[in-house]
Amino acid sequence: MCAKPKDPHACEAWQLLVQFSFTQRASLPAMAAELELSPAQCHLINLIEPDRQVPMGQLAGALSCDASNVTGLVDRLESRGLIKRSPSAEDRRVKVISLTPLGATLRASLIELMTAAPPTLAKLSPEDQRALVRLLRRLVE
Amino acid sequence: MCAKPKDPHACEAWQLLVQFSFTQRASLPAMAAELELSPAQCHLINLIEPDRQVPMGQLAGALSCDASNVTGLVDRLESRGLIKRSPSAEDRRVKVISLTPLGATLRASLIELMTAAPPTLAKLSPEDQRALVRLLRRLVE
DNA sequence: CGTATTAGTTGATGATGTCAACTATTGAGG
DNA sequence: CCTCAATAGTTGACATCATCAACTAATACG
Repeated sequence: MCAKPKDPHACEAWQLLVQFSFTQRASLPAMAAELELSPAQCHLINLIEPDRQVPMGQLAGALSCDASNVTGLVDRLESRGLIKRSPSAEDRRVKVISLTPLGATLRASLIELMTAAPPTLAKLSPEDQRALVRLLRRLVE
Repeated sequence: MCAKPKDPHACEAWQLLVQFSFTQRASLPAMAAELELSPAQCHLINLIEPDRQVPMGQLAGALSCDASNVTGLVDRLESRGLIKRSPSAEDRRVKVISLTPLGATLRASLIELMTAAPPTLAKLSPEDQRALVRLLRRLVE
């Protein structure tokens, strides 16, 4: 089932992670709906840290999607007053996106919603949780 | 940032998992495109094990989406000969979905693509990989 | 300069997703 | 048995997501 039979542990770990993200994928729409956002909008908002300016092209890169798609996403979020389009100082072709105060508060609630209430994690003992954190941290960084 | 300041480890682990699934979400479309599937179609195919019959309503539940959405997804996959709609024996209202032989091979390649090549996992030592597997297994089950 | 490249937008098109209305079937009570 | 509510799935209308091709404006380089 796995391409590299050499390290079955890496394989199985990866499968489990993928399986987890599928479950997550299924639960995201409902979570997003509470904030009147779509999953894609969640993802985009999540990428813009408060008081940061992100060029649209960079957003397209992070979302692995076409630039024209970002245009539409930004259009809708901007029309709701959550983000702001500004011309870049260095390069007049690029437009940088930043959160409005309203957007920043929404992003905070979003992150809280997404990361709160991990019921399944209660299954693990505190030591196991620490171990998991340590391992995941090295994967993500 | 987290709702339960009591167990910061669970919190952080959850955040890392969520972050992971966001990255995964971004990389899924490209992976799916190799098989000429959309992310949603991948998710659906993934849910149907070979030689199993799954009622459409159950699929809607697992995808956390409206039943009418499943109708469209199934329509497209069925028209490509990947899955099959059959009436249920017990309840003539329900239709059960199963993989065609073609769909089963596609599902196998999909799973191979999704679970293969975990480059980031090479960062972990074999013992750490084993530990990660042990922890994730208990979370997912 | 002139020409190629890059960032973003626009328009066309297909896929995803929701909702409301509909059909067919099941199941429970009278 | 008959009615009536609940359920499974489909349909149609509509907004969003996502891609592609064509376009504009600005930059970069030869």
